[in-house]
Amino acid sequence: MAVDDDQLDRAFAALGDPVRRAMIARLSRGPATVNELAEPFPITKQAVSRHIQVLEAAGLISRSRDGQRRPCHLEPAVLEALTSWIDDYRLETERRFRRMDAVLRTVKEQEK
Amino acid sequence: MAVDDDQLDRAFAALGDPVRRAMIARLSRGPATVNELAEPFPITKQAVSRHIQVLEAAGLISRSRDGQRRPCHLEPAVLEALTSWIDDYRLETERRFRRMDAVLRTVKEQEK
DNA sequence: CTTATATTCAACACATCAGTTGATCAACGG
DNA sequence: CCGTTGATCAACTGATGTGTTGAATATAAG
Repeated sequence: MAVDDDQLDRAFAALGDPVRRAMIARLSRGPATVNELAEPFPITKQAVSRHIQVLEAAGLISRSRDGQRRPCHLEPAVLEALTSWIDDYRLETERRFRRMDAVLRTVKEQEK
Repeated sequence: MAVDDDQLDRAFAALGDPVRRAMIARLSRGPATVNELAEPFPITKQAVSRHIQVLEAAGLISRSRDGQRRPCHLEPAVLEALTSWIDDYRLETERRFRRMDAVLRTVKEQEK
């Protein structure tokens, strides 16, 4: 899964909105149409439609065709790319913290 | 690590910018001041200062005091909250896919 | 054919964001 | 004390984002 910088931009930014995160949560339980996704929110269908376009442009979802419906499906691949981006730096930081702690303990030992 | 919806908003949105992601990458290797963080970017120190404020408001970094410097430190806790949010839905989706595959295989068996 | 339903497009308002320049503040060093 | 450095604040600009309403498109159903 090659994910370039622009795609990370779009995917992280897409998740920076509570409506879109709620849509992701809903879609993790199965596909849903625009109307179904719109139901929980006090905004127009048009606004929901654009949120969906944002998620699709970010590669977080895909869409199929079922008559006049356009069901949305969650695509886990980009989500996986996000966690692996985050974990690269989180784990590096935690390793560094552990090294620092080790050094501090060594210094304390020597002070005794 | 209790992370509310607003904090997820701020943290995901903060990572939706390549400058801020590069800062996170830099900080994973150790603390840095505003000037050090600004060095790789063709933007003013003021702009960098505001990116840092965004990261701090998101809880992704913290700052200390060293004379006139204000070193930034990466805080892995919120990063960890982001990966666990993502993985909740990513893993649920992948489990669902596997269940669907199993059903499809069963149907094919019965067709024989 | 006609009407209803699902979705999208277009144009607009309003808010937020990322950048700039210029001024300000606080700590350091001679 | 005074100039320098690190960092921030304030005000402004242009771009982007999120929402609206109204019109358009396409499929479904009577």
